[in-house]
Amino acid sequence: MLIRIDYQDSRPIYEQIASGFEKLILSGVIEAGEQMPSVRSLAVELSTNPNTVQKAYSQLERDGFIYTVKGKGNFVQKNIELVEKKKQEIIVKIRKILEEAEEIGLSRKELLKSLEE
Amino acid sequence: MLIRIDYQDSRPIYEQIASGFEKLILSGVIEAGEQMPSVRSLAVELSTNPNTVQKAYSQLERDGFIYTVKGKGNFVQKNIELVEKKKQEIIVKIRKILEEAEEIGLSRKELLKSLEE
Amino acid sequence: MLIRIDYQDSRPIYEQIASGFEKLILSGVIEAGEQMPSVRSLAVELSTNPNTVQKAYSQLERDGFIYTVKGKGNFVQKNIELVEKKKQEIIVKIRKILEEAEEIGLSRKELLKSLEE
Amino acid sequence: MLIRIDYQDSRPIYEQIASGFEKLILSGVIEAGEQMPSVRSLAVELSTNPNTVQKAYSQLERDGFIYTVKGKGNFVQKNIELVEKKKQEIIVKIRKILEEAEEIGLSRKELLKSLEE
DNA sequence: GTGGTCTAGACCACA
DNA sequence: GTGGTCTAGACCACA
Repeated sequence: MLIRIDYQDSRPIYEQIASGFEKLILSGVIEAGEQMPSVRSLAVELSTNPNTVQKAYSQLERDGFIYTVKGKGNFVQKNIELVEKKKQEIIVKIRKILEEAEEIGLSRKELLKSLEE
Repeated sequence: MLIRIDYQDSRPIYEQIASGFEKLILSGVIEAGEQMPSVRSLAVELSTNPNTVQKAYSQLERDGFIYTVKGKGNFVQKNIELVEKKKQEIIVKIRKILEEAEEIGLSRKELLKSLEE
Repeated sequence: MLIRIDYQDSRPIYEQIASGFEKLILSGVIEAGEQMPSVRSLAVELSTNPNTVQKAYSQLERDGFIYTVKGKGNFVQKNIELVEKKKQEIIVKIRKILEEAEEIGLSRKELLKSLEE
Repeated sequence: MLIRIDYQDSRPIYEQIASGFEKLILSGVIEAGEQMPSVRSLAVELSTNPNTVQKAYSQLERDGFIYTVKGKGNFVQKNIELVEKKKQEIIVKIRKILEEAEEIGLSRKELLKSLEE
């Protein structure tokens, strides 16, 4: 069972499933070309609603992590650029936080220093 | 008009109001002891419902930014520790992102380097 | 200035005034027969609304701490039983808390022990 | 019907609901992991408004008694530390009362003795 | 079905 | 006037 749902987590279940697979794909645990578990089997495995799994898969497809072959299933995208793209996303995300910190008078330099420790 | 609601923003209105004031207080635009706009006047100004403003103010009070004097209004808390507390929150937030980045093979060092540029 | 209003205090202002005088009377700082400050002068002194002071005085009268002489003012009641009465009130108050504690499985004995330390 | 609203009670309805469940959870009547009644069903049962129940549940969540799973419902938190935390709160509450009693000349020792009877 | 947010409007305590 | 609570009812995201 590669994915685990944390009911204490405030994020919706579909979000947890999607980000769980995102990590597995980006870290290489699931390899390009590999078939994803079927929507129904995963729903059973996670004791959740098929609609929820479907929503997670749609999001993964939209974000370029998987692709659908009608009648066959979902497959992991071979996309070496995914990690690079994610890296840029992370940088943007942190930059935004740092900018907000500067607006309230916290120096970016100082924050970055605290992060290195 | 110090606060502006962005209807494109996915965050709820009360959240936008609360975080807007949080910034204004932390940056010193609104000073300690100053009176907040009344629930009703702000609701009119933002074309929103008094209950929504009320919810924002309750959250600000719970988080130590303002306090209520019954029958008089809401006032900005004098709390020099608020900025330090916020700083810690920001550091924790970024640390969490960096940890997740490491799980997918992105080196923390490299990310921090990119942020300095 | 015997009474001080704490605006950070969540209790309403009239309540703070009343309980402030209650303490002063019970501890003997203000003696039986002494005249209370006039409603208006106290309102000025505390920078508050005369209605608020009036409400505090009404409550003090209702609870037997002061009495009103029309055209003359308010006077502290000579009532040696006030302290005894207050003591009973305090005991009842703590008993109620202890009972509620027992309902959730906290032994009264144990709590009282913690209090002695 | 585990919860009952007392309209004579000066506490707001949402507060009565929240503290009612607090007791039920702390005493173990409602067990960890159990699902709370839905916001709507409880509102009907208590003949009150869903918003009022919602407010009570938000407070219970903020205080660590329950957690929300989006689209599923609210569940009782498994937190063995809740009773210990409540115990500390009770002790602080009584200590404060005892201190106030001392200010008006009532000996703490004597009060504690009266409570043992 | 389940919770979360919001509106429109009322009523109350307090200053 | 100021905040706090509540009702009735709507709409949305999520499962």
